[in-house]
Amino acid sequence: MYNSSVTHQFRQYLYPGSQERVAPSPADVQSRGRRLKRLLRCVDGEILDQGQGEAFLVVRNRFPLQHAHGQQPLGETLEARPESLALLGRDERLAAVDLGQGLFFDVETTGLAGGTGTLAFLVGVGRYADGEFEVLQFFLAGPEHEAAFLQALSQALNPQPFLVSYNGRCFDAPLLDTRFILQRRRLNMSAWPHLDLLYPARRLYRSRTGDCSLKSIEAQVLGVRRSEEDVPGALIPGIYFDYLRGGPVEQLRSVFYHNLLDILSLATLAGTMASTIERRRAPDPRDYIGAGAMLEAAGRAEEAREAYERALAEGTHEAYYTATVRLGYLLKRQGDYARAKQLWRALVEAGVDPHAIAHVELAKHLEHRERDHEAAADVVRQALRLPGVRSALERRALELRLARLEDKCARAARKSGNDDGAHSRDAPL
DNA sequence: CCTCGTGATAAGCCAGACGG
DNA sequence: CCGTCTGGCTTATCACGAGG
Repeated sequence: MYNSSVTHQFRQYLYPGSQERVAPSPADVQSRGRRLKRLLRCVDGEILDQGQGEAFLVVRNRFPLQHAHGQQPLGETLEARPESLALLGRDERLAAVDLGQGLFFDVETTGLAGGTGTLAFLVGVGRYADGEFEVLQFFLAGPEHEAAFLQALSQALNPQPFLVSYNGRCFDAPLLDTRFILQRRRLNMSAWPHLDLLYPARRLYRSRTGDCSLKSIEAQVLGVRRSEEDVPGALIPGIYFDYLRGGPVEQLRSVFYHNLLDILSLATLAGTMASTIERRRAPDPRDYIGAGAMLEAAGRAEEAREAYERALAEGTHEAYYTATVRLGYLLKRQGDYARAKQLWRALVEAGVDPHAIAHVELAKHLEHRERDHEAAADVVRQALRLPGVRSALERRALELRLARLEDKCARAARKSGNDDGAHSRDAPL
């Protein structure tokens, strides 16, 4: 029976077969050295360091700024403005840095459990330096070498405490923090300025990508296609345990590749997001809707309007509705009632209003701004005739609104009837 | 002057998503 | 299994205008 628990995996490593040994034998270590040599040969990039007693590995890969990852060259990321980073990361500290100083990082581990039982065995860190993009990968040769491994890693992290990651705020940073604590060291990555791209990815892309795993975003937003060399994240812990138990090192090549591509994706994704926020470019016009929402939330109403208008100008039909609704609400809040009315009217006339939002807003406008209760009631009646799939709740709200409006109309009619005394509503026909 | 319904905005709570 | 954030949903609060 295959048991995937971390404890079980470590036990297999520490006590292979029998219960005798609590640490790898010298023979194991020797063969570990040989296997590390083999690993060196099958991994891409130049070897910078192997540590004392083959404790770890540092591999470097460099990419020119023209290098295209998906649709976008790596260098384009450098155009991102600091204000955009602050908005994406919801952290004002990021307004003082730019992506050229960012440290793009991703950690491969022995599992998902956040506690002390999970080991970080491969850490990739990318940065822009000297007119290129450089990725260093730190590989832990065995659990007993963690102290040396972390020591080497901390040197690479040292000068640039501005992080870019994917879900790293919850996973990678706290995990490394615990690993350092367990080695009687302090890193406190969790406190560093940190642009975690997961959250803005959800706001910008979720409506069209479904889920927001880095894998999906890569494919649907960046247009990256991973070669068959790549390995699904869920298999990574097992591959490392296999290696620790003396299995073939070649499988680790796919893990290095996976980690490297994650880093490249972080870099291009950060740039792509910034360009959408800045309304320079978007892989899909629908992305401007999310950008508008983020700008709106940040109090940048004018820029939000631009973003929505951009979506409307370039968008397809399905994009049209949400963009119009959001823009309509924004215009109303800004006091541009005339323009808002136009938008509601356009949706009503197009018959595109699955939740009757435009109908209700138009009715509110007619009732409260223009005091035209008859016209308002007409719009609500029209909404009730909409064939769309409306919930009973929405239907009930519409009926209540209509009843109230009809009541108002009736009162007004009675009043005017009393005033001029000519004709009475109550008169039999 | 008071009351009531409505609309706009703020505040609190919880499920779900994501990383290997 | 863990840790953090978000959106959707509910509830509270306030201002306003109409009507009694």
